[in-house]
Amino acid sequence: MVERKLKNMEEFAAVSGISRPTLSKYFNNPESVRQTTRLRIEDALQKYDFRPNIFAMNQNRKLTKNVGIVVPFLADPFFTEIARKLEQRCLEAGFHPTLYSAHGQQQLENEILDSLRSLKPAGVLLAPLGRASDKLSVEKFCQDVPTVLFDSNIEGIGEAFVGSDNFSFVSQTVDYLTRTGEPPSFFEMRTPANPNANKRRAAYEQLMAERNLEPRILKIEGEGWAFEQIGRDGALRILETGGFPTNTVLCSNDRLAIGLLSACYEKGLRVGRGAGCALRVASHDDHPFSKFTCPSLTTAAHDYDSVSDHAFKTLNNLIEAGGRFARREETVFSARLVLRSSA
Amino acid sequence: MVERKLKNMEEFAAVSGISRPTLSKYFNNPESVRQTTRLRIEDALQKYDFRPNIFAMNQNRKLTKNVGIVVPFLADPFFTEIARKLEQRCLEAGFHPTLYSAHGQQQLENEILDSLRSLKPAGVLLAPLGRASDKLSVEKFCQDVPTVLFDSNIEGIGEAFVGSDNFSFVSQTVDYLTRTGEPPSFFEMRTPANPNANKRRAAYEQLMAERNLEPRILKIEGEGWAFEQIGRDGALRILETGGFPTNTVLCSNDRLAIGLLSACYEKGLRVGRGAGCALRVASHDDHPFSKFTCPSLTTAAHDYDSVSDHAFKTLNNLIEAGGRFARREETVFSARLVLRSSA
DNA sequence: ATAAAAATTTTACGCGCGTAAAATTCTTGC
DNA sequence: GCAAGAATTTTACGCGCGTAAAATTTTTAT
Repeated sequence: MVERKLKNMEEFAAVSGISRPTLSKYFNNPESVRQTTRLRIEDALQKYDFRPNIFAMNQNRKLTKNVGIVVPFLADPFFTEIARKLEQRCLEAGFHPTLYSAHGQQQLENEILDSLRSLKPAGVLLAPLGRASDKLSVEKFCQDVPTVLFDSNIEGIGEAFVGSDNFSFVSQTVDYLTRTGEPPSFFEMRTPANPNANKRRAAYEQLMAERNLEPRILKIEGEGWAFEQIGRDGALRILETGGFPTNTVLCSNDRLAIGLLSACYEKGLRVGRGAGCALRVASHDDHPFSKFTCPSLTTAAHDYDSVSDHAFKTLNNLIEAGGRFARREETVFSARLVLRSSA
Repeated sequence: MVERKLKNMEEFAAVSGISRPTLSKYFNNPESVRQTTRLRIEDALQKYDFRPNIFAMNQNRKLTKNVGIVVPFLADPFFTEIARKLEQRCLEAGFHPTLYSAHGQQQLENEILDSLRSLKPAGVLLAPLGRASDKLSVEKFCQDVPTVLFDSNIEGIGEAFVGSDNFSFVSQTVDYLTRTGEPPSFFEMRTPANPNANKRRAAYEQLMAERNLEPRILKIEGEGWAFEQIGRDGALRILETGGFPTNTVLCSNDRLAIGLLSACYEKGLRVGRGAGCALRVASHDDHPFSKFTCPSLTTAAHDYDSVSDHAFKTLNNLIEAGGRFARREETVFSARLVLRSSA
């Protein structure tokens, strides 16, 4: 790395003694050139400071190495965590991931998809907003760009969906809770942001019915993605107007549960499964912070690794298949029950 | 929007009746063309579906509209939150922000800066890893790309720094705690990831000295960015070996405090300022979750809005000044004490 | 050793847009 | 209505690289 910064591939061709078209091939795919020339090129790259101009590269390539990762709400550590894993897989595979968050806003989601389109990405991993998504825009996008949906499914849109099996989440928590104590009531938002919430409620209803138990659904008010605040406010209202109908509460997701726990703490209601506890609380997701709540949260955990692995692999297959699958793939992974102190 | 998708600016020039160079000027800066032609262009944009090729645009422009936002650890909601605000400011000003996280790894930080360089960004907002940063790489980067550091300062590197006044954080918490009870001991990591932590410890020592009080610093073990876990483990060890030396603990940051609170809860140690409480706990940052801890956390809050506003404005000024300031600017904002239940 | 196959080099053009310079048209103030 | 000034159009070239086709070299297999 003694020489000056080289201006373009032409100059690098001159000093390295390799023709420009071969260099072009190499930068497009290092394995597409003969091993000996590859080594010559990589030797030269050590000696000379050259990186191809990324804009010129992408200008006429039909397929870039860009991959978009879009999540609905990055301030939710669940998405930060899964985005991190996806990003890592992309990097390992030689793609250029770019992370976007819709921050809960439909307009932003549309704008992200719009600008992603002009980046000519090889593929996109999209966790849509869900209820707030502009379905037509998303659908149109997926027709233009090879897209794998994750976390939140929209029927028929995208070439594949990878997520979690909501029924297995609720089945494991309901099973555990009913086996070890009073059957739970179900704590959720009246108008959830996300279709997973609806599936979880449906699962709860079905599972209670199978057990000949009366389902009790506590629908709390609130809009948006500030789930902790909504859960807290909802729980405070319940506690101030007679309390919970059961001594066991199952929350639709961990972030609501975090809010609920904070309300219980404030009201002096002791949560846990031990003696002296007034309430058992369980939940779903295994949010990165649920280990540190007071008490620590019993929850059904996403298989983060499997979801992110499989989502990326699916996208990779999709790209190699030319952007289309013969038929839409749907893969969901089961939850794993994590017993902690709250129930 | 009835017509077909136009292939390039040439075609759009043909159908709109505007010359291509004028269109080029318009897309570069809509205000640089006459009002009447601007309206004609925007009318045509309604009728025809055309967006300039972003790669071709950036290829020869010395200055793109790209802005990089780099944070050290996106899974920390503090950074997610401030990144969101920065992103929003950039979008409002017509820039194209891209968010990157080093995920706590030096190598990743270097790779991010490397690939950012080839995106020819107009400017970069960089919150460096801190101790783990490869200072030489960061410095070299800042020489090539107009960069404003935020959150974590590296002396002399970048054209400006915008952050929080660590002394004001500690001064307010120490002042409050000593005024209302026993002086605090200081709970921190032995080898903090971030220079802010060192400044906070120094402030604590100075403030205690000014009051003729004995500083008590509890240094806990642990590497990396899993602060909650580190705080929890450290607190558990302390609780299992004699307990805290004072009935008041000031944590270096909220994430450590979250871990500490979870340890206290588990050990049955009641935290708060009321009667029957064994420990008061306060902290710094006003982490987005500190409102929902049990008990809710008394903390010194970052002025998120001012920091993000001013960081963006500084970058904007820097860009308009051609990428260099006559002298490096440093701006820090004071904390605001947020009294909650933990102290 | 030799022919066939594979990889590389040479040559040449195109991508979509930035941008400079000169010619033309439009706006503005008087 | 007119001249000066401003904006636009015309013309033309360049950016850095992708890529196609033909010529050449290298490798592989017989």
